Amino acid sequence: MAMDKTFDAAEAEARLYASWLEAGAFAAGANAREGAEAFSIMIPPPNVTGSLHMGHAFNNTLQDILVRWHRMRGHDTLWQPGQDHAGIATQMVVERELAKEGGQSRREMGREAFLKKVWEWKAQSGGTIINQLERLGASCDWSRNAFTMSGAPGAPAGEDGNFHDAVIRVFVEMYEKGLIYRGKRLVNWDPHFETAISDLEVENVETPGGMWHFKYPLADGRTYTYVEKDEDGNVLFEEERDYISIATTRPETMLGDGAVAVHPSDERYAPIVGALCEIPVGPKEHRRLIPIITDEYPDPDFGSGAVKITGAHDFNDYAVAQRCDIPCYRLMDTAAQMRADGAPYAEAADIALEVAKGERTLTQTETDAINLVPDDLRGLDRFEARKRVVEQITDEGLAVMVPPTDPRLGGKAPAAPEEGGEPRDEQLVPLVEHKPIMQPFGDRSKVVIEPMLTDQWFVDTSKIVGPALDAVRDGTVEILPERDKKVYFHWLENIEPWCISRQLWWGHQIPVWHTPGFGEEWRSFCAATEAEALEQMHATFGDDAEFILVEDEAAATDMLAEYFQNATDTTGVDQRRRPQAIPVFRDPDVLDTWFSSGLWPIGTLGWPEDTEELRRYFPTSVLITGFDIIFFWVARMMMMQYAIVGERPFDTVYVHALVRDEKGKKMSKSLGNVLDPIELIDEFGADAVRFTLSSMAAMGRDLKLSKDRVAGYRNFGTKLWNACRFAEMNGVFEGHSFRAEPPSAKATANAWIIGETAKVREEVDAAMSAFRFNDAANGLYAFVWGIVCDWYVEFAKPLLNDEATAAETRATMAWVLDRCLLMLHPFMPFVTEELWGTLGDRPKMLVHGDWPQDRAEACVTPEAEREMSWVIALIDGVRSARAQMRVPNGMHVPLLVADLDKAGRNAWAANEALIARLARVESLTETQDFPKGTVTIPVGGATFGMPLDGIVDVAAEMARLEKSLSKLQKEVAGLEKRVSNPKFVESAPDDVVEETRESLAARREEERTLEIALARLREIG
RNA sequence: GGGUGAUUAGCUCAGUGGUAGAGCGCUUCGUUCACAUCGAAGAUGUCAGAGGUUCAAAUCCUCUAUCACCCA
Repeated sequence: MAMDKTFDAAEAEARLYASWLEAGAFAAGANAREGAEAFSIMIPPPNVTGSLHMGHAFNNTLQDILVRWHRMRGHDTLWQPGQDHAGIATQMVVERELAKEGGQSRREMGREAFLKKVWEWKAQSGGTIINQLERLGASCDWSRNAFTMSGAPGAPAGEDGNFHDAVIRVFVEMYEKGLIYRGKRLVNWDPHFETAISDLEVENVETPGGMWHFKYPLADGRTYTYVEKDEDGNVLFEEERDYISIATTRPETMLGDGAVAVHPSDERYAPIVGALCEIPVGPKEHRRLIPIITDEYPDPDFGSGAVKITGAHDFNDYAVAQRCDIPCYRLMDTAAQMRADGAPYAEAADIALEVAKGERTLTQTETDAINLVPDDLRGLDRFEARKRVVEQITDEGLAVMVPPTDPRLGGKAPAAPEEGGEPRDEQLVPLVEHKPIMQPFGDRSKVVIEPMLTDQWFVDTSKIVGPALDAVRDGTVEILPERDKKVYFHWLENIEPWCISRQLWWGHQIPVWHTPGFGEEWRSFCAATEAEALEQMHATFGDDAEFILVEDEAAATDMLAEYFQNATDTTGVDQRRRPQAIPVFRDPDVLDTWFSSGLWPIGTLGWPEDTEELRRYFPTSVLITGFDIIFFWVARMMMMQYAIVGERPFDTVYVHALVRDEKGKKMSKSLGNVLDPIELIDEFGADAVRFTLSSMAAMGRDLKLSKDRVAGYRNFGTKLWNACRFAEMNGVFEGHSFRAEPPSAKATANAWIIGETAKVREEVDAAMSAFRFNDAANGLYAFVWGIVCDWYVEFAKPLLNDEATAAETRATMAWVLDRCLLMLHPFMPFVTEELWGTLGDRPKMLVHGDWPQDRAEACVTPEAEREMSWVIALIDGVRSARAQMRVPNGMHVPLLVADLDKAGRNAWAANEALIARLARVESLTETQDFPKGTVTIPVGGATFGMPLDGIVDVAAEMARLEKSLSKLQKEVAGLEKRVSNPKFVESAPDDVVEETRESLAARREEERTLEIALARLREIG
């Protein structure tokens, strides 16, 4: 059966993948030798909402290459697949679906019904990315596919699994060990999703903004002398002031100011430190007063040097407020609208004033209950509120005013009257600097993040970071490339508490139940199950206590209020005032998705059960991941695995870079420069896409991907296909059976290619061991195309036609091509598997082929190597001379040779047929006298000549030779300089000196040949 | 502001101290029975710049310039 001219990827890929699946070829331990070492990789779980993008394609190609390589080597291999439940992303997608359908919204349908919808959605759409990974050829053990929400309450049949239990168990353990705590802290709040997010989920983007300058009048009409001095203490400026000037990018937060801070060394404000000043906004009759304090935070050289402190809406301010005991007044609700709850402004402002004057202190809860938003601003969006605040202050004349020419205004300064401009308006304008400011955005929602004071759960990362740092420091865990270790260290050495609670519904609900407490706050009970939590409650409240599970905090509060009709503090329950039935509610929050992903290595292997898989495959061998989740995931897996099982999650982390478009831009939907891997696979085949990515995978460098490149590697597949097709047509595989050892070969070309094959096998293994995927891929490319196809197949043609060499050549070619298929299989699994099956009867599929172990030492025949390089040099020389002398392609020419040495004589004799064929030579004649019009071709150990009487252009030939000669002379001069330098001979290693001398000798010989030839041409000319 | 990296052929990039490379593109030639998704031949470099270390530097060190990314 004749093979087609090309490989039909579109037809073959699905068929081949199905046959791998059918054979169970990817199952854990498949193709493992007895007692083989284990090799395991955990897939970085893609979002269940996700679809395959180039980053995934790259990441999973690299994993698949490693996995297939190890599997073929007979290792006990596991590639563990799975998906991440992706809390925010999934909730967002499902909510969007609901909106599209026009039915009930999430809140309308309630938590339980909504979660049911999510599971339905997951069943329907969650498999997308798995199918796409299959298109890529990923050889995951799909029977073990894991999901970070498997086994959660409400999970439908088929979604059972251990992951939920593992997550809950870890939370409880960490809680009991004191590694998890709850507290009111300033967190990044996403007003769109109305949840806290971690600092890693915030993107800081420079956006156009403004810096407003306002006057905060001093209380009671106080004044002071404001003095600006230069570095030498000379007075630059001096005036009497009744205010302190403040710059802010967020005027709407002024309403929640608790103080104004200046640097302790700032002499300008020293006279008024400790005084009260007035927030210049809000109803005039209830202006709030706040103290002027000192703190190290304000930079005296920035703006006015004075900073307003709004502890509840800025991270820096929060730190100052903590240090200086300044109250933090929350101004916004969960949607980042100005609060509309609580008492009217007048009452709230009165309380705040008493606090500022030190006449009253508030608990945190009391502070949080105070709404300092003036009545007219309540319920407004924060950006609308900003506009109003600015207007109100400006109208009242409390904006800092400057001439319109002030450079800080940023606009074009109007031309001065003397330069022909309009006469200057004496009117001053408010000082607003329009300039780019860094703004935090939610990485999912793309809305401006609001720092918000809320109750959240945190992992006390400082307590678990130690082993994660040590393991990398002492080499227990290797991070490649080296550079990323620094990134890892830098982040972990400056680790912040990790906010793990999210105000979402889709996720692992925190296993904590709250009852009324003994003090002000709710009392928390953490346990894996409700029953265990109740046991703990009984232990605390007494066996006779009766608990009633209610929906949420509000329900519990209401219930308590009924018991204590007149109590103002309904949470303040103690033994004496214990109600008949104690309300209990479960913490509504869910855990950060990354908390569950943090357990991926053990969770997917069955932990907390002591499973066989856990014993075999943990710690895992390699983690392959993108640099963008070193913090999100790698560092947290390290911390959590050590905290929970006291063991490293993996031996090696290979961090790869980003796939960009051909211009180096990040691929993004909004830029429209996204290359869809599936479309590329459709067009060029999965093998081409995979090979492209691996050949570009130089460690630590971004990939700039272009379609041309993919097309090039598709052509490579075709080239391989056709080499095999040639072999098949020549009966190379008839009766062939796979052989581990190379066949014995007498013909030099055969002996030579066997050695070359072994050399490349060593190169590939070395490259793979060092995670140098590009070196492995490019080495194979150069070998298969540049050596096997360009030379060996051509050499083989005359050998196959010769009875004497035909049999061994067939055997050799079959062996070499088998080797090519084996070694290329991890990179190009489809075309190689197809060829493997087409070309012969095989005991097993290539996916389980035995990875070669040929050693160059055993396979290389040095004489064959020397002889074939001589032959190649001769053919190259003749071809080059022919092309430059414009000898017609089809013409066979006679060849002359002078001074042919013994090695050359043997080489010619052994390879005459193939030289004649490839160089189009019709005869060889030995002579010392090249006739007029002969082109000279210097080859080591001989001078060849091509008599082209009448054809050759003497001038052209001289030019050709002179060009070679001058290049050669430059090299000779350089080498001579080195060899004649005694210091070089002294200091350089012997083999380098020796090599240099040999090289010099060879070049000198060639130089002489060229000189003689030139001299002869000159005589003629 | 702090950190990390990059700068090599027209383009995209390899190259961990020992004769500057690959792919693509380009030019010329080619319908030889594996392959035109191909073959043969060819052109193209102040290895960003300036100093330094070394027998020897694209490679190591210092500075400068430009760009990119990460963290504030």
